[in-house]
Amino acid sequence: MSRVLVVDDDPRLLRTLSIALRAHGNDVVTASDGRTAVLSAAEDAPDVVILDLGLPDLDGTEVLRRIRTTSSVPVIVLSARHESDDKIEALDLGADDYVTKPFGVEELLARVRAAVRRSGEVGRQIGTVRTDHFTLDFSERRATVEQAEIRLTPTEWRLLEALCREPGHLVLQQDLLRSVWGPAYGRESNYLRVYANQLRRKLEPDPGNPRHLITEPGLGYRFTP
Amino acid sequence: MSRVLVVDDDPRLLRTLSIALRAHGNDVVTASDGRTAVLSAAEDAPDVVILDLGLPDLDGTEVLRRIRTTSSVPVIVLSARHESDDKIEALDLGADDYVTKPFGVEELLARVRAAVRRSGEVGRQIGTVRTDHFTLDFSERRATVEQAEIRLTPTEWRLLEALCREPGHLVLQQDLLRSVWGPAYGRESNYLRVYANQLRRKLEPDPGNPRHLITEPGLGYRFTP
DNA sequence: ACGCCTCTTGACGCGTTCTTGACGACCCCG
DNA sequence: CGGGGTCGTCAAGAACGCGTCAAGAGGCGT
Repeated sequence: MSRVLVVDDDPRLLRTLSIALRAHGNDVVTASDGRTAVLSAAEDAPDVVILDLGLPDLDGTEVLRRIRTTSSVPVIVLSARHESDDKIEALDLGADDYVTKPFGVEELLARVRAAVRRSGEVGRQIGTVRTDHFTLDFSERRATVEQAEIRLTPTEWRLLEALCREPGHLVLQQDLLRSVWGPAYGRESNYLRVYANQLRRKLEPDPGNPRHLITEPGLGYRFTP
Repeated sequence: MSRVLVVDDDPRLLRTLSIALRAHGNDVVTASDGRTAVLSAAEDAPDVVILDLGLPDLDGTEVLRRIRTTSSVPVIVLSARHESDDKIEALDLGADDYVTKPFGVEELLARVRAAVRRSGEVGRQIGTVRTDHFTLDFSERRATVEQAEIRLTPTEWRLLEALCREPGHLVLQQDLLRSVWGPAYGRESNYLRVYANQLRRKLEPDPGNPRHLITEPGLGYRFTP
């Protein structure tokens, strides 16, 4: 189903994860040092990478950075430390998820599935979204409110696209930031607040009481037609 | 529906793509080295080629060049590298699209569809386009503004043609550059700005406030009669 | 060889868009 | 009732894309 590259210098963990991943129908390739990992990420075209930060040869974040120079594959970072310095740095460099050791195999599998699902959704086309108040035509990049055409900026379109990919579903801040501003913007900023605000002013009948672009505090936003 | 030539030296990828493409109603032929690819492109008359740059026998760009000597079939290039050197070179040589590994199969299918659609549109005849202010007769290469005949340069005609093929639709800068200046001009330049400007001065009632040739910032232009 | 037309290319100003920081309102929790 | 956190709002400066101009190169016919 998906090809997973697992990078860790502990053979036991490598073995455990390989078995679990294969049992769930994945194709697994492994690497036990940074250099091999970078090469494999480039050449084996994995759908997702599980990367332990504590490698013998290269600093974990350095591995991540190098992978990022050749690929936009989703990376799930493992770390033994609770210290969040690494975490922040990893997310800055474009890690997609972060798991602290010790972790349950089931949890990791779930995160792998989530990462694959997300990356599959990127790039999928959306047609037209209609509400009683406005219409969004993504392929033509046209938006009308009460039959009158309005202009949206490129970033506004990208945000709407990320939201409308799953209409009615909650989309996490993290995912929104990534798909609109790129993998390096995985954490807090007020981009979302500013642009959500702008979209509401342009699209909502009553921007003060949004009915379509709903905030889920602490989590993200939800778009309901 | 469409015949697709897939060129890759990785049998797994070849297999995956073949299955996916066939599942979507395409006819698939494959090649696993450069020489075979060039021959197949010439003899099997594919509607689109998916070409991996990392081939064992020939440099990928060399394959592309040779294909281009015998055919103008759209080529979608695959590469493991994110480094844009290859990308720029490939686009210069006339690749139509560029996908970095790893990629989602859905994304690639979408790009195949887009390439086929685009190439189907090129060469289609357009008759006459009329607005209340001017008339464009493409088959006769005649343009009149307020009943008075005016002259348009060849490049201006080609640009208008690319725009009028789908009246009212957004046409991406990338597509405009390719169909007017050729496949090697797939990226940034100010050709479009200069010529859009010139066309507006010749055709629009009020060139400062264009009503027919509309800019979509960051994306392209739209022609509305 | 000359002049004209077209295409190419760089430079510049302008308006729009993006980014960033600040601040107040609100909510949850202690 | 107070504190911490999150959200919405605003505004200013930076960055970006577009329109505009003009000079020069190249092609073509005369």
